[in-house]
Amino acid sequence: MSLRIALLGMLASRGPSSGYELAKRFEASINHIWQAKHSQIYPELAKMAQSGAVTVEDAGGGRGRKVYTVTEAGRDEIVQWVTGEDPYRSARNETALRGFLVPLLPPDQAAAVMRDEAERHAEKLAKLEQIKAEVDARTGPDDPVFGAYALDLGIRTTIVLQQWANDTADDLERRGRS
Amino acid sequence: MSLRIALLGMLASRGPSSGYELAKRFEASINHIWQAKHSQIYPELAKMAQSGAVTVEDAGGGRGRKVYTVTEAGRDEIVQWVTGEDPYRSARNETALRGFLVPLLPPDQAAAVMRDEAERHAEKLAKLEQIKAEVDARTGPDDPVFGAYALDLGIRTTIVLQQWANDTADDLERRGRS
DNA sequence: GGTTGACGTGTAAGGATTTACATGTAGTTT
DNA sequence: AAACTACATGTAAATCCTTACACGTCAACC
Repeated sequence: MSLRIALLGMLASRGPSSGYELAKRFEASINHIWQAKHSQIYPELAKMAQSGAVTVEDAGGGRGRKVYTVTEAGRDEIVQWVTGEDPYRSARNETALRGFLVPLLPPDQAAAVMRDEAERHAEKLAKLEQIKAEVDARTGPDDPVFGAYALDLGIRTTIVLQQWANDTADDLERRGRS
Repeated sequence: MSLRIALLGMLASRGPSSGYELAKRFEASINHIWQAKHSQIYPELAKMAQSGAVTVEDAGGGRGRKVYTVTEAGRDEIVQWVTGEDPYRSARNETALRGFLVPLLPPDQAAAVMRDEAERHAEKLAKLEQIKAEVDARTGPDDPVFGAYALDLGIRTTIVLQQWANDTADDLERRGRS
């Protein structure tokens, strides 16, 4: 259900879009939160049009572009989902899994992997902060910036992952020496 | 592939276990990183036994308990996966998705959702710190504690999530007032 | 005039994941 | 003695997700 909600949220926040645009946006905007390929997005949009959560409109010259708009029913679905007290919170993080397993390697090798991991997080952090800078630059401090909270969370978690990776590497090195 | 690796990692770090124990352990130990139900774990274990990554042994009195042990080949798989620089890092986070969508609600309602979220994380944090206290109590400072790294990461990320939820609620309330 | 790359939509097959169904033992509480 | 909870394993169906296949337009560059 999450993909459906994520798509509705995109449409609600950034206005009518094509499936192609939504796919791009997933890549650029909430890639650290959720991923979806166009092969999953197109059928989902069709299903949502069927159920009345969105409306479709044929647009764009010769290239059969379709523009989707969220309906009131669709907005309701978002609210239902966000406020719904589903105790289950799915979370899957391959980076963290790697970090979890890394102590199984010989200490020096493990530490190296963690340093590498930390570096990767540093790069990601730089990228996220650049996006934040760009967003901040073109909006006022009181503008309601959709996605800003999620971006903030992305930055915070990336910082934690980076620090943790380095601290773990430190610990592994300490243990490796003794 | 990630589930397979996660299971191998569990077996490698905590020794031979039954599918049931692994399922419990997923719940208790890396729930913030990865989830798996027993219905996915049992077939995966069977598949791994087939391919030689683990060995099976029937154990436990009347209750058909099966104990799985990771083989050298299985350990190799872990090392391959951890050190292999697969550029793709899958990540899915429903909490963050909520954060992404929450600005679509009326500010007061949105803030309430975030407070609720924060409380949930506070509860989880208490649970994790209790586990840590128990682990610390029965191990020396230089004992090789594999789970400690993962637990540490869990605590750190939970703290961040809690703070973020509260800060987001603050911001939403601030905006709501103006 | 041809090639390349971005735009644009879709389906098929296979694997991953969740929910529900199904079964049975062992220990503890009422 | 009956009920309840934890232990313990599995399968079936449905859904989600990824990879690969497939088709066609438009604009820019060479």
